[in-house]
Amino acid sequence: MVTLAEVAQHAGVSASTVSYVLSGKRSISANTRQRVERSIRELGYHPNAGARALASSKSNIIALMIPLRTDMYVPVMMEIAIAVATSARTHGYDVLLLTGEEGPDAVRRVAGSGLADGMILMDVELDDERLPLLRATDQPSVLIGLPADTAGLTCVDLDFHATGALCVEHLAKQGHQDVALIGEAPAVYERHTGFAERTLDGLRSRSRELGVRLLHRPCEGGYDAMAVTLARILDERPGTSGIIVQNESAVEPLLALLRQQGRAVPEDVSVVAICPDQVATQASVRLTSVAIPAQEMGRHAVEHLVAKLEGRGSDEVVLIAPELTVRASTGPAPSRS
Amino acid sequence: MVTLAEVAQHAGVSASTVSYVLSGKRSISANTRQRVERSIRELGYHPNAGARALASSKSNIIALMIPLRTDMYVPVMMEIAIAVATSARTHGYDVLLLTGEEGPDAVRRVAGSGLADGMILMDVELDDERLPLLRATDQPSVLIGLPADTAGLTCVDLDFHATGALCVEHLAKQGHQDVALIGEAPAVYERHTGFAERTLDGLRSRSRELGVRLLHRPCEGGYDAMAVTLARILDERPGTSGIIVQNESAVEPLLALLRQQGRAVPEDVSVVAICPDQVATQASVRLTSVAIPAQEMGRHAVEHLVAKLEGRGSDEVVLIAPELTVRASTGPAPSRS
DNA sequence: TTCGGGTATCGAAGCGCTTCGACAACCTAT
DNA sequence: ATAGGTTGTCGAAGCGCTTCGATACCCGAA
Repeated sequence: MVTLAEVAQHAGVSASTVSYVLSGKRSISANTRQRVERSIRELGYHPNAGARALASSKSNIIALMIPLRTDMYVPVMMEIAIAVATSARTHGYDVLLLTGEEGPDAVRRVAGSGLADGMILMDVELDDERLPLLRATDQPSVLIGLPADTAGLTCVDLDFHATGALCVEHLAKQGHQDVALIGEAPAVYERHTGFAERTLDGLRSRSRELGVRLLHRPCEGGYDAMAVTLARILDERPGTSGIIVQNESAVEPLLALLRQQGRAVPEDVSVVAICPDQVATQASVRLTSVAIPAQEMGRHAVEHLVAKLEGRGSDEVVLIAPELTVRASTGPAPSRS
Repeated sequence: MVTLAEVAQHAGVSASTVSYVLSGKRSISANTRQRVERSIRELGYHPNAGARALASSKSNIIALMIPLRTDMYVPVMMEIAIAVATSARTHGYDVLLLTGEEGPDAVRRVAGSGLADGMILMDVELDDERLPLLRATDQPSVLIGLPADTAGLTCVDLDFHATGALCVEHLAKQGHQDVALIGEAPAVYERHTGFAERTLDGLRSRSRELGVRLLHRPCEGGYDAMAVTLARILDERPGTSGIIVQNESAVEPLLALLRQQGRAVPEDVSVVAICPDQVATQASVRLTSVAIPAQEMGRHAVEHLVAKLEGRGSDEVVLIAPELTVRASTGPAPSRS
C-alpha cells in the first residue's frame, strides 16, 4: 500500500503539501502541484479511507436503508437504490447498504460509529420507529416517503395525494362515474404505509368533488387474488367503468381477466395504472399511467442530503408533481344502457 | 462522541483493556469485563469505524457491485443484494453498494483505499474487464456468475447448464418433440452473459441426446415483442408443443398470447419457466419452473468471501444444483394428428 | 531601505483505535 | 523456598491522514 508519506518523499515535498494538493484547501504552486500529481500517478497512490475518516471525521459514505420486505415495488426500490448510488458517486460519496432488518439499531450503529456521514431511509412508515432516533441524534438524513409528522425532517416523495386526484380527474373527464381503486396488498395498508393512504385520500376527496363513486379494494399481487378482487368489485358495482391500479403485480392479471371476461379495454373499461413507465409500456395494453419517478426521487434524496452535509440545505418536504401519460387503456365511458 | 478512552476512565481501566474486552483477543477477568461492559452501556459507546479500520487495516466492509442496467432480472438482483446485505451482517460486515457505472475503476478505488476488505461482483460477463484487475491486485473477491476463465477465482452461480438440460428432460419425458426456448433480450446474448449461453448449451446438448428438436429465439420483454417472437416460432415450427421461457418479463405476455390464440396450457402447449418462484406461482397459470435461488446465491457468496477474508477458504466454483418444480403449466404432449 | 501582506511550504500534533512487549501477581511443581 | 508458567492488566507506539500555526520568501508601497 502506497502512503501519503511515500508520495511526499517521491515528490520531494512534505506530507502536508501532498494533502493540500489533494484537498485544494490551500494554494499550491503550479510547479509543486504537478510534481505531486506525477508522483501520485507513478506510484498508483490511493488515499486510505480509514485514515481519512479518522483525521477528518468524515467518511464520505451515505447509508441507504432499504426495506427487507419484497412484497411491493421491487423494481422501484432497485431503481431508487441505483439512482442513489450513482448520484452519490457524482458528489464523491459511496453508499452503504442497510436492510430494514436491524431496524432502529442500524441508525444507532451507523450514527454512533461514524460509519456514514448521513443516511437515506426508504419505505418510511407513517409512524416509523426510526424517526425519534433520527431526531434525537440529529443524524443528517433524508426520507424517501412521508411519515405522519414531518417536523424537523427532510422528505422526498411523489405527491401521491395529487396522484390519486389526477387519476380520477382523468377518468371523470371521460365521463366515468363508477371508479374502483385496486390497491396494494392489505398488509401494506395495515402497516400504514404513507403513500398508499395518501393516494387513497387524494382519490377520495377528488372523487367527492367530482361526484364520482369510488370503491377501494386492496389486492395481493397475482392472478388468483386479482380474480377474487375483480369479481367482488363487479358484483358490488356492476356499473364500474374505470379502474385505477396501484400494484404492479396486479396489472397484468387484471388485464388478462378483463380480456377473458370479454370486457374490452378501453371500450368497456378504462384502466389507469400508478406504476413505473416501464411496466406501463410493456403491459399487454399500453397503459395510461402516472409514473413513479424512481430515479428522480433517488437523485433528489442524495442532493438534499449532500446539501445538509455541506451545511447548506434545510428541512423541507419535497413533493414531486405527478404526471399522467395518456396511452391506450383509457377512453370515454361507455354510454349507460 | 464517546471514545474508548472515556470508557476506560469511566470503568477505571486502561484503554487497551477496553479494547481487549471488545475484541476478546486476550483473557480478561470476569470482574473487569463486567465493569467495562457496564460503562459501555451507560455511556452509549460505539467504536469509531474509521479509527478501527486505520489501526487494524480491516474495514469490515464488503463491496457489492451490482449492474447498472435494469434490462433483466431486477427482482433477482434485488433479492441477491438483500441476501448479501443480510448475511454479511450476521458475519459482522457491512455492505458497500457499487454500481457497474465506474467499471474497473471501482475495483481499483476500493482495493486501493482499503474501503472494503473484499468484494462481490454480480452479473459477471464471460470476458469481464474487471477480472484481470481482480487477479492482479489479488483482492479477495467472489463472483456471482461464471466468466469464461475461472482460474484463480471463486464463483457462485446456479448451474445453468444443468438447468437447461433439466427443462428439456422434463418436456421430453412427457413426449414433447419440438421445443422452443424463448430467451433473454438479444442484447444479453450479445454481451456474452454467461448464464444465458450456458442455459442454451445445456439445452442444446441434452436436446440432441434426447432427440428433441430445439429452436432458440431471444426476446425482449413485453407484449409486443413477445407477439412477434411467438408468431415466428409457430410459423417456423408449427408442431412446437413445449416452450421454455428464460425471461421474466416475457412470461405473462406469453401466457396471454397463447390464451388469446386459443392454445390451452398445458393441453396444447407446455410451458417451463426459469424464474424466481414468486413469478412462477403468481402467474396466470401456475408455472412449472426451475427456480433461481437468489437468496442462496447471495448467502453463498458472502460465506465464501468471509472464509477468504479469514484465511480459510479457497478458490473454487460453486454451482448450485437446479430444482424443477412441477406445477400446472406442463403436461403430456398432444398426440400428433 | 524598510515594512506590511500575500503566497507557498513545512513540522507537529492529533484523530480513536489495535497490538506488542512488559510486568506484576499468583499458582504449581520441584 | 524457588524456578517456571499462567493470567490479567498497562503503557506506548503507531496506523495514514488532516489541519493548525509558524516560517520563509517575494512583492510593492511608504
